[in-house]
Amino acid sequence: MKKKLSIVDIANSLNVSKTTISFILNGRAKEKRISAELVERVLKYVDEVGYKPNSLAKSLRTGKSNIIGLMVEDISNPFFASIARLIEDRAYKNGYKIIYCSTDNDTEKTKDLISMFRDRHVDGYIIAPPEGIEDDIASLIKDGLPVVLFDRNLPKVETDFVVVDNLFSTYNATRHLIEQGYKNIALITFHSLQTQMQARVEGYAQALNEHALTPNIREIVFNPDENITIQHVQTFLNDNKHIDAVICGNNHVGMCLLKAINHLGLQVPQNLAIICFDDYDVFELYSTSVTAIAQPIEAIADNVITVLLDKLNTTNNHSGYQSITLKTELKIRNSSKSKG
Amino acid sequence: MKKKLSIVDIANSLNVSKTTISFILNGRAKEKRISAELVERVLKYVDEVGYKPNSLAKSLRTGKSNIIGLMVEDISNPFFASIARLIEDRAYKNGYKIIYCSTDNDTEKTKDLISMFRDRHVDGYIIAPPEGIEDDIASLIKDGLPVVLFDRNLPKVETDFVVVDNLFSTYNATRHLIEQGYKNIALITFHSLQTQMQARVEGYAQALNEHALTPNIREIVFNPDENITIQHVQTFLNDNKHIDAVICGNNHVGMCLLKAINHLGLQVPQNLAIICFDDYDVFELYSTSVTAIAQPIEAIADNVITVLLDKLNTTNNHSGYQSITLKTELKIRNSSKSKG
DNA sequence: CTGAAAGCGCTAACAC
DNA sequence: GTGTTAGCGCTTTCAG
Repeated sequence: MKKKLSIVDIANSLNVSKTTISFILNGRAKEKRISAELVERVLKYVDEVGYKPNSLAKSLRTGKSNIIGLMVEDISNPFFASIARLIEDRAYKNGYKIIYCSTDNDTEKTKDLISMFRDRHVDGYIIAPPEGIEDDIASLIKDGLPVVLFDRNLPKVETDFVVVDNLFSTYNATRHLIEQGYKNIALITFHSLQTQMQARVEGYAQALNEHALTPNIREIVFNPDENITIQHVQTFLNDNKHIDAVICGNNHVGMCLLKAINHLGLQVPQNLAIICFDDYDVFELYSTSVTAIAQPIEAIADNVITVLLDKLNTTNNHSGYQSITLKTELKIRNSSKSKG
Repeated sequence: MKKKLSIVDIANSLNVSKTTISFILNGRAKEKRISAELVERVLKYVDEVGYKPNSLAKSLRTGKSNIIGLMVEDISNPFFASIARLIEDRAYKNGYKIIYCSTDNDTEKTKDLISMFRDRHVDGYIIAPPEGIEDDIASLIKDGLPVVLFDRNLPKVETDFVVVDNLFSTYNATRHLIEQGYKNIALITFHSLQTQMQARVEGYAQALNEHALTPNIREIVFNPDENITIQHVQTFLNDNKHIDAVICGNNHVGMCLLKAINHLGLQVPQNLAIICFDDYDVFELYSTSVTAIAQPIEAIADNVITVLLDKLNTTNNHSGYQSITLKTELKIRNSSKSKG
């Protein structure tokens, strides 16, 4: 195991003080008016021997870790995976590393995770928060840690967040179905008190109300076993044969609906029109391509990281918070084709 | 910004030496024969004030970070995302956090990333290595850092790895197609010199050779823009109308093939039978369900993390390396139905 | 059983 | 311009 060299080693080798080395390495040579000649000599040597400052020691000293904590609901969900990917790229480009974890929307797990991140002295937090986590987030903010929420926000906590216009999205999608001649439109989603889901339900309900149609909402309790969800969906479909269209609250439910439809041998859209929140490869390739509410993944990731980097780079703790709401796009495909 | 308390603070509050606190907190009370009464008092107080040792300082001192570096090809690829998810779970349960990154199979980027991880003193590495990274990996190993490779291995570097039986998988899939009556079977994949891809090509070729059939291999240079790949696939299909079956080298190519087939309006399997390496939600739901070579995701993740934790917990640096090869499962669906 | 003290490698006042 | 030095918060040896 090769002994790692420290700043002292290289200071000795060069017969220079370690302070000088430190200044040079931190780009403060000008400021400290260190001779260009020395600077070059040091830089050259450092490069030669491949010296790397120990960032742990640096962090301990400066209190900065250059790590961003990213908490998504589930990294294996393509929506979150794509966002994570984009955030990762921009973070790395700006000298930050990402520690991530999946919360499973589990409040206790998330509390633990936040505590671990804190403990690790991460510089900033990007969180898709589960329910009931308000106090922990508020505590982070109170202690001056930059936090950016996304996908959903916490109305009781004042902080930056990036979300999409969920209410309008489902409102718009529902209207589209109505215009296509569907009258018995159901909404299937996971039960959730989170803002994004509440807004989606609300948008759906508003559109129906405007047309004097009756909402039919099935909220399924989330279960990690997909088959359970599929079963719930099938039962719902069987018990509500009059339904002629379904909107799904997210991509997971959407996938389960498609599988349920396959099992039941239904024709889309003849027997059932469908629209899903979140776009997904599958939807484009499904036997009847599926109309989807596509979230602007790149824009979400971009805004999230921009806001966070911004907070990280400025000392102004109280310049107010940014709430960013992005538009979605209704990608109309065959699964919502006119009834006639 | 609440001042974090340090071990000194709590030592003072309790009128005990910080050494004692340290021992108690590290579960060495017994060993040091500290009175049960004191232990309890300390633990109670620590819990009360919510003291958390500063893990940075701890790491600096002990040289351990309790962080595992995970390098996948692309976290937004469902294969890698799923594995990452499972690894993450087990790692957290064992007190390790994960820092991850996507290599894009880019050698230079990966070198940088490894250097960053090293710098961060991660305790162990889990890597799906790109080509040309042998020296860097070897250097990690030489310095006593535990490294587990997965998905592919580096023949020139002796270390632990977990892969699947790629050669047999495509051999078997190809034979299946032959048995179903297909004679002009092509293989489409990304160009790669990595072991997993070479083995997949080899398995395909062997099966064809055994039946005196001619291999027809199209290796596409990877391009992040999916449309380019789709275009390549379409062109290939157009230029080779005699082909009656295609095997795809991975899920990405598989997705592109499906999209190309949709554009061209081909019937599966009447015009073209298909089998894809990697299983994927889409394949099950595609208008003609797609036969796939399913990798044992859980088993891969499980073996990877088990091997790594094992190395992390034992000091024996040279107990030999483990090479684990897991079986895949050929999920026969409709896209490879008999030609007749 | 407990305490003093020496660092881990780095930064940044503060001297010179 | 450069060197001295005091920590950041923790672990651990060595004495009592």
